[in-house]
Amino acid sequence: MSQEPNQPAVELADAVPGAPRMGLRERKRAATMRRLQHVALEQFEEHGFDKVTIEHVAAHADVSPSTVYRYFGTKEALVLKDEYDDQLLAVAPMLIADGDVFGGFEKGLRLVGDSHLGLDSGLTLRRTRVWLETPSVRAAGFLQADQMAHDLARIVAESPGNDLDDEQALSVCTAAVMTVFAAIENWYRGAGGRDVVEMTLASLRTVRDAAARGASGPA
Amino acid sequence: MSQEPNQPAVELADAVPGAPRMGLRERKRAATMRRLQHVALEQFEEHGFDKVTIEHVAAHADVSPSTVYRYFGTKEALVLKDEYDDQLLAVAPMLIADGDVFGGFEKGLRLVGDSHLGLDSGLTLRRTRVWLETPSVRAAGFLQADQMAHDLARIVAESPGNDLDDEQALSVCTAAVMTVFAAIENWYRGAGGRDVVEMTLASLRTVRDAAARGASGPA
DNA sequence: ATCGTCCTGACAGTGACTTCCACTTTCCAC
DNA sequence: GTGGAAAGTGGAAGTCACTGTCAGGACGAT
Repeated sequence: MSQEPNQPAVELADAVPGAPRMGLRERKRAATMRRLQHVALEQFEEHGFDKVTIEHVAAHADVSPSTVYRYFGTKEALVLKDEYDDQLLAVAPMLIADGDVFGGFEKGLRLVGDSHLGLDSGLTLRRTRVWLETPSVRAAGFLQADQMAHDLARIVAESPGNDLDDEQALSVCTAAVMTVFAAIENWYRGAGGRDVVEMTLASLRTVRDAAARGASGPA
Repeated sequence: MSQEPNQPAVELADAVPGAPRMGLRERKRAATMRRLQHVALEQFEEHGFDKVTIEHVAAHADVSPSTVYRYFGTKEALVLKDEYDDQLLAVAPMLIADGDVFGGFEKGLRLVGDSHLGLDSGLTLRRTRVWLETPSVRAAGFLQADQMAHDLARIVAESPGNDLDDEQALSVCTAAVMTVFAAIENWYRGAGGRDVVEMTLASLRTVRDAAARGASGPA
């Protein structure tokens, strides 16, 4: 609890004209979640994920353990939860319209990645450390990626200019999403020295090229 | 504990001339593990993974809970543990020699898949049900697949006729392994009506074709 | 101010998993 | 065979993630 840089620079409701002003309740909730996640990450980095108990985190954030579970559900979610996935999912439909899943993926990544990952690479790296190196968090991360693959597959399968059925869409989306996972791991192993988005694009291109050997040819 | 069809048709040591005859200790151990896994799966199918406690499984298999943990480490491993992965890993080096990871994957799958999955598809399907539909088991399965991807990536990167570096190898292997995961899910959702190996090969081909659009071209 | 609604903290419980120890079984000379 | 070393087994005690419940307090509309 050394520092509390948790005030958002701009209140969401002030920035988005259409949104109804958040009540005190919602603002408190958002603040508590931010504080919890911040405290938790700090503790995880310092003592290791497994050594830190929920009770510990709760005490440091001045809430009860019950509240932690109400907000995050699992200990792993304290590390994994963010708005990144929803963003990618939101822009997905318009990107895959032409039937090129991998291509749409690259476009979407450029779009979301630049706005999200470019800024706080220091924090992101430390967070990624806990994510990739703690087995239980890593496992939960895969579950999340898996869910994302399923959501994308549904979007792809329902996309008009698309020639993949449900099963094929799942295969392709799983491959693409997990390639991103591998790319992030590569980025992390390189101590975050290079650009995440660029590395992810490179990974996707690598898989494309590797897969192209012996493919039936461009459809 | 309704049935105990757990005697192997042929003792391993009898079938493999080179192997030293297993001592009583090892034979007991193997038998107990088989019994435990059988009982556990039976209980999981009947009552659901989450409703069955380790204590329950241990009691039904006539061992103490301690022994279950000594043998399997986690509850999930009771579902996931098998010799399949090691087999695939064992044949991997000779298949990827030509630098075509996806192609080598298809060959390896045909090799191992036929011998392993062709026979007991009924049991495999019920086991897959627990695997895919229980979140914690599913997560552990991803961790296992992830480990496999890393092992394969190392093999690929060290393979002589290969032009991928460590990072590229990880990306490609992750994509390939997770594609298999998706294929198994597709197979399961189809109630196991079609051939697993064929469906997996089809998935790999689908990913190849999808990836080939916009690829830099066959190397 | 006030009343219904939502949220919080406290409590009690379950069960996975770990660690440790006394006891038994298997193995291996001899 | 037999005795001692090595390995395995069961049991007990403990930690901690996670769940469900419930009374009291804070919030929001009136």
